[in-house]
Amino acid sequence: MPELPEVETTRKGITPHICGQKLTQVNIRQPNLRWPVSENLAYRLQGQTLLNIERRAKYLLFQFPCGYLLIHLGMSGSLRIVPYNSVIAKHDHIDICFESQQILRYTDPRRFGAVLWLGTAPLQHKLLRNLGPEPLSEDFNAQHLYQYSRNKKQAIKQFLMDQKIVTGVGNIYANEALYSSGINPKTQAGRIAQQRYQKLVAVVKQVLQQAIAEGGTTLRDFVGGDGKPGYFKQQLHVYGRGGEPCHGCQETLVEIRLSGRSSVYCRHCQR
DNA sequence: CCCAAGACCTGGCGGC
DNA sequence: TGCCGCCAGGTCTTGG
Repeated sequence: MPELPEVETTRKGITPHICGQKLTQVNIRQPNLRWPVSENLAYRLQGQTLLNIERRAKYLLFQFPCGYLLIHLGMSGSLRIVPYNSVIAKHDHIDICFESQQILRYTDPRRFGAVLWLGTAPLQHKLLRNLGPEPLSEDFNAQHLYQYSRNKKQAIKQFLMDQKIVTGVGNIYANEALYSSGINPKTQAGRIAQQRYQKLVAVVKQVLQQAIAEGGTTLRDFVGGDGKPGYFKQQLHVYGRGGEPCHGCQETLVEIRLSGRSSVYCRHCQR
């Protein structure tokens, strides 16, 4: 489900409700996520104060005095703040309860997400060690993309979605960024000039920032920590619009598959 | 090493 | 209405 803007929206939504609060209990109703959820979480975290919630790529890192808890939302995961007496629905797999009578509730129908204890050196963990730069940082720039793309035959769309190259960009925003920068998603990454990467970098940053400002993209059921949907869907130019007219030239948008992911683009505007 | 396909899951939708 | 196949915001693992 969530790409960087949705994860960031979630982080912003839940932070004011639970940061600084003492954790009282962890209830694991369904431990079978992407990897089994440790049964010891409650024992480890009971009485610990949640110090901060950070984001790296699409991962959320919950900082406690004794270490970090990692949460990834996979394709269909979400985190919400609910009151103690809240009814438990199907797929509400984990509750993290706080002294303030509030619960951080992890819901995930497809169970592709992850809840993992990382200890005190989170960035050394296998999942975080080899990630590329944050897209909204200065380390993500045209030179970086140009340099890493040389001799790559991979399509630019897959290159852009490779978290080792740059983090946070998933299928929606890759489609959108390539449209707005006028690049055909099938173009080999290694054949794109530095100047075009300049444009692509600027557009990626802009699209992600706008999406964050709108609270992310809600396609079916994404909600931020406060339960509200994201409104960026109204600004999508190509994602989910195969067969419909291009917003720029009115030509029919084409839908193809690249590495199993649906890719929509305009033959006229993207070359 | 590089890249594509497969795997992991559930649910919603369109077609018959 | 009911069943079937296909599709979905991610990413690790496998195999060519």
